[in-house]
Amino acid sequence: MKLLDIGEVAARSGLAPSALRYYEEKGLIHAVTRHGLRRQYGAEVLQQLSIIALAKMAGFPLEEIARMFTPTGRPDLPRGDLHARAEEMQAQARQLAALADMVRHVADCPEPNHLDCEKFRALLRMATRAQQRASATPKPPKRQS
Amino acid sequence: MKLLDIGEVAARSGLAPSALRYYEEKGLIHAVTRHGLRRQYGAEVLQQLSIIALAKMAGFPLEEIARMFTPTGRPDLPRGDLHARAEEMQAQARQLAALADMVRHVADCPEPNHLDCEKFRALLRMATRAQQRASATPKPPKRQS
DNA sequence: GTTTGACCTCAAGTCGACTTGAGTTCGTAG
DNA sequence: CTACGAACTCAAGTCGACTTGAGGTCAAAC
Repeated sequence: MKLLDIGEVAARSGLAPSALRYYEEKGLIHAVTRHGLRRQYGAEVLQQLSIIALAKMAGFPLEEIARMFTPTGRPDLPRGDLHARAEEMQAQARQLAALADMVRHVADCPEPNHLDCEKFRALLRMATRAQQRASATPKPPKRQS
Repeated sequence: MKLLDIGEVAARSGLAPSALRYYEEKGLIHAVTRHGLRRQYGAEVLQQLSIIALAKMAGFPLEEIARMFTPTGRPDLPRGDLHARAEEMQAQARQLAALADMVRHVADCPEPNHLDCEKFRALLRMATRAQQRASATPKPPKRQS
């Protein structure tokens, strides 16, 4: 089995060596051995890093990603959590798109002073309500492992 | 003109008093006067805070939001920046929705071991490429003021 | 045999948006 | 008149995901 040293893994994965050491410290990846002081990684680490990249894109924190692998490094994805996260992402995507439309309207509004635009004022009321709701829920709804 | 003290503003806006002081420190809002040591805010601060909330939702950093007001506190929104931000938000929303679909697929995949699923492997290749592109562009594309 | 360059460890720093804590000052209700 | 409670200032802490820097190790190329 071919072993990769950290620079090689960094180059292939697009991550910095310091990031790889950090992931190791957090238990996301493991070197199979050392050559002197140097970490030697097995080829499977690249696949693990892809999964990690994907999970990061999906917004999972590293701590949670660490639990997506068995102690032997095999991926073991929490389907329930993924499903929940997918729903959240979709909701967030919708919100973001809606907000983008509003911002676009504000940008394109011909009124020299935005406060003279009724839609803008309605938007502000919405923003205030959103803020109040956010502060009323200091705890983000959490996924269970 | 009725003056509001910080607790009143906090209650109406849904922000903590400490956040309001922080905003003041960063130049986003200003108390019109002091009553002893206590800040006294004019009613217009509530509207300013709505605008700030909106801009935060749209992803603008506070530093940039600070420049969205004239020295007198009147909103003066950078239409060009808003337009650019709206495009970015829309793009991000699309990406997020696409990613949500992929995550949902992974969650629903019947294959006991995800690595046996061809779609999943394709997804991993995509994740790697995305990671590499991200590292190739350490500087985020920036808006000019 | 020595230099080089990649790697190592460990502690500390960074960023943004606040929060927290300690110690202090006031206006107002009783 | 005094006690209460709401505000005040300023420094330091928090969170997550890394990066940076100082000082040390070591295998391989010359």
